[in-house]
Amino acid sequence: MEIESNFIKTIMEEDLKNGKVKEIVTRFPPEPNAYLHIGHARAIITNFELAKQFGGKTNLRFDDTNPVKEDSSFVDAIKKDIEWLGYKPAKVLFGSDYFDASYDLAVKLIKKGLAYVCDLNPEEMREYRGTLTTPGKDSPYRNRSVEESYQLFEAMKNGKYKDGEKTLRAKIDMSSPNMNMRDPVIYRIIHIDHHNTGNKWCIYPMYDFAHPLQDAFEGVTHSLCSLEYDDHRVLYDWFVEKCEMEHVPHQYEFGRLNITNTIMSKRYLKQLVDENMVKGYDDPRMPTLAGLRRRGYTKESIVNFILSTGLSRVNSTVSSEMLENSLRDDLNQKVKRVNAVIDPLKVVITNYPEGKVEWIDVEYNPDNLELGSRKIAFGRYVYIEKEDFLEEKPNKKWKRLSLGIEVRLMQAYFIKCNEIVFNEDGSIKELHCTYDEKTKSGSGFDERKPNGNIHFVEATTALPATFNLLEPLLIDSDGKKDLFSRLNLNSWNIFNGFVEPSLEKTHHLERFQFIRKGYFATDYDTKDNKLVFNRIVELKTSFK
RNA sequence: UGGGCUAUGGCCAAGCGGUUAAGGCAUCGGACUUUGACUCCGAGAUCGGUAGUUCAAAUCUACCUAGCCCAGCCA
Repeated sequence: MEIESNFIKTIMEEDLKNGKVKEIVTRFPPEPNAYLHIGHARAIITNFELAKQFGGKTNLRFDDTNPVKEDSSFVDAIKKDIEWLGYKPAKVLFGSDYFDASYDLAVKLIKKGLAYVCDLNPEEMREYRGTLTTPGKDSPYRNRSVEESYQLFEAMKNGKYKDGEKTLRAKIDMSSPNMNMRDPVIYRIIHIDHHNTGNKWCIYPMYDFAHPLQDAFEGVTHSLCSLEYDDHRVLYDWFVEKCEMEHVPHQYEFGRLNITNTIMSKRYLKQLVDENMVKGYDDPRMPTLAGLRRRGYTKESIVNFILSTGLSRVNSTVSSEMLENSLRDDLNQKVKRVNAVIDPLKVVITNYPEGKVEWIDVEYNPDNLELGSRKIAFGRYVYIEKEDFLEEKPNKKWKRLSLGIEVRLMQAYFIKCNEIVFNEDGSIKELHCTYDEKTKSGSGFDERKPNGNIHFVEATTALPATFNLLEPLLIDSDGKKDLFSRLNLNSWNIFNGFVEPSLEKTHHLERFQFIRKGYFATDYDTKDNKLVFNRIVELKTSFK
């Protein structure tokens, strides 16, 4: 799958064609302060795929200019997620790699009279900044001499001041209608150890200053970011120009990706983890890449999903069905289709000999013969799904088992239900059925049509298994209620049932289609004698 | 109320002055079917509104409307 036409691809094509750039260089710049989620996947995939399609390259650059928020524990998780998606960065870099260079450029701006040290405290600075509709006022320190600002900045660097005591600001225009241009802070004092540079620095550059310079140092041609940076672009260009960067990168903004019923905010994700509403960042219900991976989503399904949603300058909310579709689409041909009974109901085939079990050879996937075949068992005792039986056939559309009704156990025989055995509490204990030897699958029997086909597992050879049926963490609402009141308290449903014996030696993250039940993946919790499967998505159904 | 951005079927999204306005998801019909799956057919928009420019506009212009973003020493 390739990226189809979008405005950034068009820009790149033109830039290449008219010689504006010789090669496409992009970068993915996560801040190492959180796990990546499916929303980030759009940025990752867009950056890497676009560069790849034009024979260019993409760097991974950790944007670590704020040591109070960042830490290296996220670095490895982020690397792993990107690698999982199948991308290899041309280089792995850190914003902190450029602290020296960035400091020199700050000095350069001071020397050019384009930056000054400001003594305003945060409250004062806010007052001086003005509002959206009223212009700001010049800082009283704005006209400090170049030499004084330089000395002060040196002193800032050398730890002479406490956090917040002074800042270095760009001298631009306090009356600009664009708030970003009202003398933005470009360096602030933070006395905290940095995960990479330790205590070497106590001043750190701001994003708006650091980012364009990093892009320029790396030769990034197309610096892609989200829409909210649109009105930072003029500042981005200002820094590149005033710092006289040799290479001139350009910023382009695209819309963020949201998915229906999905929490996509760092804050809520963190809160879910911190308050134990989920089992960690890799909880299979989480929209993090780690969560989706554990749930069983394939990287192909993620990449195809992102590519199929396209890209534009609109913040979009895509239906979660689209993600699910891309998983089904990916796994349909790829994966073994096997039998699992999630919510078992015991059936006794009264006319089948006690103690006899026959084995039937069945293809793993009729649409992909390369997957081979295995033997499935049939015998006197089998399990079917509870939901595949109703005492009385409710209507003509009911294509499952009922009293007096005959269905086919897929790949085996027709069975007819003759008797329901009840428990004392009135619930169904088991079904007594008879099978018809003539109806064996593959025999060509066509004298009668069964009332549908249901799946089953032979009871004496079945393997017990646990099934996690996961639902969205968020319940639909009219959008008025806050996220936590929309939390789905029944998002993790556990069922204990059985799978066919061929699954005995499954491994973590092996995917299957459990016939008629959906796509499942073997969970990390699976041990030698304990099988656990997560349902990735259900099968589509037109059953109404 | 200042500035920026956006507006194509239910949800995404192509389209860049002349096409019967791509495609995907969803939906609704129908065919096929040992998964109510898959697959296959078929159905649906005149492009936020108005007024212009033009032989011709979703594509250009103006105005209007609606939504999103910006007043961190966050990114």
